[in-house]
Formats: sequence, C-alpha cells, structure tokens
Amino acid sequence: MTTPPPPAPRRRARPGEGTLLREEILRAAETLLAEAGDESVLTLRAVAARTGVTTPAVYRHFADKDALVAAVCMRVWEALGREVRAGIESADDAFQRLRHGAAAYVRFGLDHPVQYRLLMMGPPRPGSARPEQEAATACLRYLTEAVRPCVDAGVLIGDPQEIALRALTAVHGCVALMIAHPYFPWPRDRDAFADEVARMTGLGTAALGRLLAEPSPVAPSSGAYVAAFARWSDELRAR
Amino acid sequence: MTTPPPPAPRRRARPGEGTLLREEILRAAETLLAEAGDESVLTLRAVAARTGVTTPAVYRHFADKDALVAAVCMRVWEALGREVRAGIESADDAFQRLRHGAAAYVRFGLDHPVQYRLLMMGPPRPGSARPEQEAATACLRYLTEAVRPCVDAGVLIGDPQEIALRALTAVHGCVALMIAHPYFPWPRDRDAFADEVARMTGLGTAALGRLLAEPSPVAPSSGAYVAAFARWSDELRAR
DNA sequence: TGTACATCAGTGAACGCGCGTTCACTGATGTAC
DNA sequence: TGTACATCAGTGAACGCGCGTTCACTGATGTAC
Repeated sequence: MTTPPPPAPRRRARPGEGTLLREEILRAAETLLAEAGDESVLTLRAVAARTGVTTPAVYRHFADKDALVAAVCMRVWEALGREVRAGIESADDAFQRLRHGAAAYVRFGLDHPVQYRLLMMGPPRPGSARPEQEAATACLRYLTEAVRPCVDAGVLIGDPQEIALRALTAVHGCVALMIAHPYFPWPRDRDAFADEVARMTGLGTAALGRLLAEPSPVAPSSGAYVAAFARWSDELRAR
Repeated sequence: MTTPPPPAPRRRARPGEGTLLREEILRAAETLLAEAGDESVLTLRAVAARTGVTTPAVYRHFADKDALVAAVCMRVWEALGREVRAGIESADDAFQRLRHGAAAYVRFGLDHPVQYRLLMMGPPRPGSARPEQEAATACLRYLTEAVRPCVDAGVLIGDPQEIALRALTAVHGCVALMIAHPYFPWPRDRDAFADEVARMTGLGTAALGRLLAEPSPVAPSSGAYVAAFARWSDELRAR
C-alpha cells in the first residue's frame, strides 16, 4: 500500500467551499478503486490519505462510511448511464441501437471492473440502498425504452420490460463472468465476444417471442425447434 | 449474531479420526453461509463456535483461513456439479438436456445465493485459487460436452467451447442479477424466467451460428435480420 | 487602515471492536510393560 | 488385570493489526467595529 506524499499542503476551504473537498474525496476514492483489484481498498483511511487529508476530515462531508460508498456508487451509476446512452444514440436502426448500447455496457464493465463489481456484484449494502436501487432501476427503464421500438416494429415480440430484463441478464453475465473468472478460455477479442452475446440475445429474443406465441406449446427439442424455426420464416418473409 | 449453545460437550477424536472434526467444521461453515445473507459471516471464530469448538482448534485441520474457505468452495463446486449433471442427464434430446442443465444451474444458485456469490461473484481470492479454477474449468468443460451433440446434429453452429461459454454467460447473468438485484421487476416465477433465458440462449445461438456463417457479413439491422432469418429457414426446411 | 473576534474546516490522539494467528498448556486416549 | 507412559486433539489466553468512529483542539479565514 503505497501512500504517495500528500499533493501539497492543503489550503483550507473557505465557508461555502465545502463541496470542493467533497469532490476531491470522491475522486480519490474512484482513483483508489481504479488502481485496485478489489473493492476492499475502499477504507476511510485510504481515501483520506489519498486525498491528502486526515481521516476524520471525511466526516465533515459524509455522515459515515456507508454514505461515502453510496456517493461513490452514484457517481459510477451516472458514468455507466452516460456511456450506455452514448452507445445507444450512436445508431439509428432500432436493433443497432441495442447492439451498441450493449457494447458500451460491456466496455464500461471491463474498463472499470472494480467499480462494476461494487455496483452490480457486491453483497447487499446496508442503508442508503434506496437511491442506488433507483439508479439501477432507471438504468433498466432506459434499456426498456430502447427495446420498445423493436417491439413496435414487430421484430421482437413480448413485454418490453421483460425483454429488457432478459437482455440485461445476458450482458451482465458476460461482464460479470469475465471479471470474476478471467482464467476462463475467453476469446482474445473480448469486445467481439460480447458483441456475439448481444447478437445472440437479440436473435434469441426474436425467436423466443415467436416460440412463446405459437398456438400450441413447442417443446424445445432439436426437431421441434427446427420445424418452428422454419415456420417463423414464412411470417418474416411475408413482411 | 446469535451463538447457540454448543450442541454437546465434545468427545475428543481419537487418533485417525481427525477427518471427523474436519467434516463438522465444513458442515458448520456451510450452515453459516446458508443462514446468512452475506459471506462475511465466514470467520474462523463463527465457524469454530458453530462447530462447538474453540477457534484455534480449526488450525489442526486447515492451514489457515484461506484453506478453510477454499475447502468450503470445493464442496460447493461439487454440489453444483452434481445438480447440473443430474439435470442434464434427466433428458434424452440434446437440446432438452442443455435446457434442463441450465434450469438446475439456476435453481442451485437461487437456492444457495450466498454460496453462489462466494464461488462465482467474489473478488479474486488469494492463494489456493488453483484447485478452484480447475473446478470451474471442469464445470465449463462438462457444459461443452453437453453442447457438442447439438453441434454434431447441426442444430447449433460454431465452436462447442465458445458456445458453452456464451451459454454460461447468459445463465450466470440470470442468477447473478437475481441475487444481487432482487428488487428488479422480476416475474413472479423465476424458474420460468430462467427457462426463457435458456431457450433464448439456445435459439439465439442457433441463429447466430448461421449469421456468422453467412458468406457476406450481415449488419444486424432490423431489415437485414429479417432477411437473414428467412434465408436460414430454407436451409432448415431442407433437412 | 488596523485590530479583536467568531466561525468552522481540518487535526491529532485515542477509543473499542472483531479479526486471523500464536503458543504454552491440559487431559482423554491407546499402548507398552 | 493393573499401572506408567507417550501421544496429540483441543483449550485458554493473549498478540498485533486495521478498521470505523469520537472528541477536544487549533488556527486560517472572513467580518464587525
């Protein structure tokens, strides 16, 4: 644990400047996470030292450790949302928008594994969980709105929110598994793999929607699957 | 933290019976995990108390805490493997086998969330990680062997291992997201949702294999997707 | 312009806690005579 | 069959550590006169 010399003797904040140190503390916490392989580095002592301040000084800006961690999480949620939104908005076609959103999501997770683990893979954190749950739910809601045009166009079939949930499931699994089990035989190009997962999800969702809409239930045996696949093609060809 | 009174005054193990207490310790650790909402309950003190033994007694059976945790993990890996194997072997059709295996996997994760988190979602554990990596890799290898018949039958197209990895990605995402974000608007019937994820994965993998095998690259725009879908139907119908 | 004062952001030292780990020990057990 | 002994599984007390948190304080700052 290297503690670099404090950047400079602090100039004391003037009344009204309270937010300055708050910002510095949050940035220090994020730096700490970015450098570490494990979120356990996020201690009040480490954050304070990294900010160049004594530990109790943190308490002037955060009620306790939970509040600090929650604030860090909220910032990460915002960053994640920003990137995914940019990805989605970088295309016009409804399908391509989903695909680019998924790619941005995976990229963010792989670029910030410790932060991603903190947000998405950690044990339930006590207290202050409410705003975080709202951030997570907002993220899902946003994804749902990106799914809706695909449903409206008849390409995907089903409830947009449930489709979004299934899609998030697949993309999250991709990031989470890569982060937690890096020694798996992942293809060299992880972005390409993630793209395949996203396309698999899109195609599979389209097919599943049709399967579930079949008048009589279809057991997904190899034979029944091939027959159903062929049947959907007629519908699609008719468009 | 309730510490129930030790079950009974211990009868001291005789030489050669060393494995008995070892077993009891591991069982106590699993009980502790099963009852808790968080793997942080797994401390030497808690495990020893639950076993009805003093803390240092654990050191006669495990080199240190890492060794104990690793042993617990190995047992969970074995239990997970057993259940998935039973699921896979409960069907004959190659597709159905995968589906049942996925269902068993998800069920295990939802039934043992803390253990699942310990195995699959935790930060990299120091030391003794080798056997665990082997267990995880064996699990993937087993899944790969279940995928192979689908590839041989021409239903799925691609490298079995990569397909298995994509499938694991989806199924793991399902469990992991449900565990870490229970407040998401999950359908009431989680097993049914997991089944949909599994079927989505199977169908999507089949479609993606064909998409990637197209002579010229197909951008997954809504229109191109429909055209490709229709094209594959000819191939399938011809079977 | 100069001085006394109130404010309050940040300090330094200390607290209690639970953790993993150690070490000299004890006393029930199986064995040798 | 009875007794002395060696073994070694488990005990009890203690250690050092890093953690979150507290509290009385200090001293640079802006303000009132």
